[in-house]
Amino acid sequence: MEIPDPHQLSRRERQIMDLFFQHGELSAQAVQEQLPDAPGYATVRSLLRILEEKGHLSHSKSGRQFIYRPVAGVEKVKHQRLNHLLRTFFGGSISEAVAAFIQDPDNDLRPEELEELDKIIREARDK
Amino acid sequence: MEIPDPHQLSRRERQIMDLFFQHGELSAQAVQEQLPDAPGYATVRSLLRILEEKGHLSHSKSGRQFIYRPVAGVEKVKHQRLNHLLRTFFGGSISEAVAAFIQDPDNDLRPEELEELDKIIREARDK
DNA sequence: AGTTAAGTGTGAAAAAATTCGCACTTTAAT
DNA sequence: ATTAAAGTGCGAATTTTTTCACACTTAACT
Repeated sequence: MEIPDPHQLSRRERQIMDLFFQHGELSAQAVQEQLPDAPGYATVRSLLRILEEKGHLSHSKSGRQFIYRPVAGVEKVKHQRLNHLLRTFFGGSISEAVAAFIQDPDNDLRPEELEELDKIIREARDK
Repeated sequence: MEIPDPHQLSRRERQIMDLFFQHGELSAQAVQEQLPDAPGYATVRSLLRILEEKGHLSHSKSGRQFIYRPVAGVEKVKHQRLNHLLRTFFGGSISEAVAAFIQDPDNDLRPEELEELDKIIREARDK
């Protein structure tokens, strides 16, 4: 199965897929509720159907409604998107991204996060 | 001055803006060359003009051609996009993102990057 | 100053995305 | 086994994006 290129997604498709990456699985209703500038319910269902036709989503039944979930390995998409962001804004460097995050005054970095980071880096070093 | 919302960008507009965030400034020709599934030159110029009308780009002349550059503070967009990615894929956690990056076998992490990370974290801790 | 090559702007066609109305189907509860 | 509520699927209208042809303008070079 081909990996859906996030760059080929339209605006709405991207918004919707991002919801799925964040939450795992969702009903049409849940998607509608969380979509910015939410369109009508019928519209959301159409979009979900289209996304399924294109192979980005699959669904199963739960009671009387459909529950959709992403098809592509989320792990793969994660790495794709992270790498794209790093290339686009941070010259491909993860450390620059971390620096930017830490310096952003809008983020209140919890001390545990720093501990966690430290741990991850130590482990990576020991190889 | 209105602040254009980057999340409202269409597929092509997004692709183009990402090129600008990566490179700073570009001619129409350069944009065309780097655009995936590049359309005709006339098309690229139209898109650039539209992006300028919407307030995302500005241009100046260099010789006989226009050089475009992003208007919005790149820093701001950087933070926005980083935070969106973290929320969407990493539960908002920078350390999870770093872990994912390190574990991605496609990335050959240079040792200097680890040093850099370590330095950044140390500095952040000392506050 | 005239010519030309390289660029730009406009307007409109073609394609794609977005939207929803309405008829059909299914579930759950009488 | 009827009914009503909640869903789904289809098809088509609307809007937006994407595309480019062609006329116009400008800079560089004779």
